[in-house]
Amino acid sequence: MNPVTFEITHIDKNSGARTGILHTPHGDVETPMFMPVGTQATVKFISPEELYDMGAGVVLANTYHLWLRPGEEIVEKAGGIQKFMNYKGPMLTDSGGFQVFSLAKTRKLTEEGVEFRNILNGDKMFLSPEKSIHIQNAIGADIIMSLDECIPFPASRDYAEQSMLRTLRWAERGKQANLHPETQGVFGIVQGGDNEDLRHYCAEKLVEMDFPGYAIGGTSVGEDKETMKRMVGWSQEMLPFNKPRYLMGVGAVNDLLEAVSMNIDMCDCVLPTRIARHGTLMTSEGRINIRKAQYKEDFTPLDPECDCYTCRNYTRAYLNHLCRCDEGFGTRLFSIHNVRFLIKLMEDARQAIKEDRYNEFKEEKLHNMKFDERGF
RNA sequence: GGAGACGUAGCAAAGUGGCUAAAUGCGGCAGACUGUAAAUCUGCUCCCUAUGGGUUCGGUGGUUCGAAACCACCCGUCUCCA
Repeated sequence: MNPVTFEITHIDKNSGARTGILHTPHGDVETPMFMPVGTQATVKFISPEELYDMGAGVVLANTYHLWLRPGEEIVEKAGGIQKFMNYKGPMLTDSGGFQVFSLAKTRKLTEEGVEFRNILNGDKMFLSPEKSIHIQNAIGADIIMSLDECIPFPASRDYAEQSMLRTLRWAERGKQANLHPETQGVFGIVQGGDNEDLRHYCAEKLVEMDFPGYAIGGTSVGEDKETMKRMVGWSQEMLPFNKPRYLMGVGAVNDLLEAVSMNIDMCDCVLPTRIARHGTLMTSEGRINIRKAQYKEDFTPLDPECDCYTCRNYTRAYLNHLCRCDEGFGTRLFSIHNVRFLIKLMEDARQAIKEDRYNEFKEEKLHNMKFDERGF
């Protein structure tokens, strides 16, 4: 029995966008959804209980970081990641594939795997596709990711091809290595850079391996919106309609709205939490930087349309003050807001899909948030 | 009353003859951030008609080719002793 399954609950008659339910050992969650990222077993400044209560659904953690500290065996002894951090809902761990990209200066790639430097003490650390899965087995998330290489943009076609073929071989190795196939589902990751045939080929081969879900990787690494849209489009064309599709690393509002149009079911991103720490807040009228002088005497709620704790209780003037004072409570309030904002955006998107008005919903949001015509 | 120290841009603080419109930090202004080595990073922050010009380092006067820097006096601040 597959631990992670998916059922489609509605297809928008006009846009073709879909809603669904992702079934996991830690509960069911509705899609399309946004998944907050808690790299070090914490979504920075937000408690796991708060995340659950704000409807976070799936929360991410990271293989590389937990491997280095505290070590996956500690998480395992704690009874798994959910018990370790006291999160009740489903979780997903990224494989370390993004660190192949983000820590590129200090790692070496071979067919066998990735030699990383421990960013904490400089030690050499070797991560193979099997090792990544075994670490994730110990961490114990519901959904675990196959080790891939997230390549930069731009990349040569030749490099994208070699890398993608290796990612495919790693996917096969990782899938075979899963020690907990009854409780943890492995997702394969489509790579191939900005190349239609490579994206198609990669997706087809992954589908032959038969994963419970498929991710699209290698996006939001500096490419323009049109390129991202192309890469996502090519990647998902070959994926089975009834399996969940996870677009990795996407979290800008316009990107999410476009992704939903393209039948993406899951997205994750550090963007809402990172920019929150820097004072940038997502609102129904677009992004604002709460530190700006114009909010000093603005005694209105941050976003009157938002139902989050921050918007229900505090004014822009107060948030402006906390930001200028660099107070941790402000950072908390900003993080809570941005995460809830994206979760609610997806809740609203689901409602619109169920009422067959997703196209109108999307256009209205893009217009209100002042995104230009190019959108995605 | 006596002795000493000091006054530099919004604030703090370097600089003691030319490389100084003046380090650095804070504050202020603007921007970036997309599977987190990020509570981070990048610009700008004396004035202007601006790849140039103008006026600055408590005040005034002086020394010098040249002064924030050296000298004199004045104003002010602080510390210690009475």
